[in-house]
Amino acid sequence: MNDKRRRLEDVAQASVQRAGLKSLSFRTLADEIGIKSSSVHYHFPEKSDLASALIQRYQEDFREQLDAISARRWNVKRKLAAFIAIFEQVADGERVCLCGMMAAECESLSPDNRRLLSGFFDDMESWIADLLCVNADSINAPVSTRQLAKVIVSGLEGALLLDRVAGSKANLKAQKDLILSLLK
Amino acid sequence: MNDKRRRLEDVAQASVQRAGLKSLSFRTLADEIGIKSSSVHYHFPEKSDLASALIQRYQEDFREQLDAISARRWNVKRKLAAFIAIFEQVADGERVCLCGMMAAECESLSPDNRRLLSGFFDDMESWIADLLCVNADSINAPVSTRQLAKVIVSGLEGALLLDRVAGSKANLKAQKDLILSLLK
DNA sequence: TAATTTGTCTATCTATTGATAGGTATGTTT
DNA sequence: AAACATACCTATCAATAGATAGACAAATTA
Repeated sequence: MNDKRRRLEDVAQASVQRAGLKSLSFRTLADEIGIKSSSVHYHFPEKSDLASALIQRYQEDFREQLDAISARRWNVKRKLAAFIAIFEQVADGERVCLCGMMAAECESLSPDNRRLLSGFFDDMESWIADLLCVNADSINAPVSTRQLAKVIVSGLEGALLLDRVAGSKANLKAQKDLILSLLK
Repeated sequence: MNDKRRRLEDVAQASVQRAGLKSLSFRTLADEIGIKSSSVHYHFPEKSDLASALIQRYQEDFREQLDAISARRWNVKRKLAAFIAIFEQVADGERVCLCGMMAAECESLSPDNRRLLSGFFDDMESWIADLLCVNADSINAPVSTRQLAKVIVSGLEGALLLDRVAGSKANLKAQKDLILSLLK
């Protein structure tokens, strides 16, 4: 069954979003879905293979959500709010972004996975930049759409991390308020 | 010698800022300064004691830099730029903020250390909020000084993490440009 | 001088980790 | 029917982790 593999990824993703990749052990992961650690190695020979799968899967999920927003006949500001809502959902689940977490663990990632990670942020940034440049003249800030996209992405990622420490959602809310205020 | 203890903290801090607390082992740490791991336990009985010491030390260092900026007879914008420059220095050393890194590892921290961490960000945020509210009417954004302070802190922390993945300083620069543009 | 504290050592324990070798049952393909 | 692939298993390895006990020398204090 390919179902087990997906369950493995589900549990692994939740674990990484909570405690990071370093804290995820093949045994704990196996226990949680009722198989043996060697069986996890069957699906993901090395830990880096599991990490790759998680990043790509997360990116595809994210991409689908972005496409869904793109398909809406909303104005830029509303689409941006919908984008931020993705992060709010993550915060509601008391998680952080999978890639935000892995960004912190960047040092111990394989070069391949570092590239995948970098690609995730680039993608997200490009989507926002494309969205913003539709009517770039309605932005209340003297920065390029690309720069603003970077500010939004890193701001939201940082807010998720800091809010979890404080046990609040104040950072995310502040980011949201400010970002939306930059659009007329 | 109390010098060894400080050398321990120096090396440990650098290690955490590079790879995180989880990746720091007592043995590796001991090796780097030429003692045995049991001697590290003499200074810091448990790993959480080392973590506490690192957070507090980092906060004190930070506080000193903030005080130095406060003492200057500069306008708000220039002081804010000086604040951001602290983060730029961290980025130049190819590090991330010690507390930003630990924020990602929040799940595996003791309640005490989570409180210390939370206090660090509160402090930083308060310093900015105090700075901004000196002339709050010169802020180009419809958000409170407290909120703006949150945006700045989480934005800079996130930028450090994401820039390290991309191997650039573009996120930090974007944050800087935007933040400074919010002040008249 | 005697007693104590400080800072290090050797040696070791237990737990956990990622990973591998090789076996087995089920199902699919040739 | 024979060969193979899939997906699990048992058993085990070597490495690494945090932590502790107890010995020792040097420095400090009584």
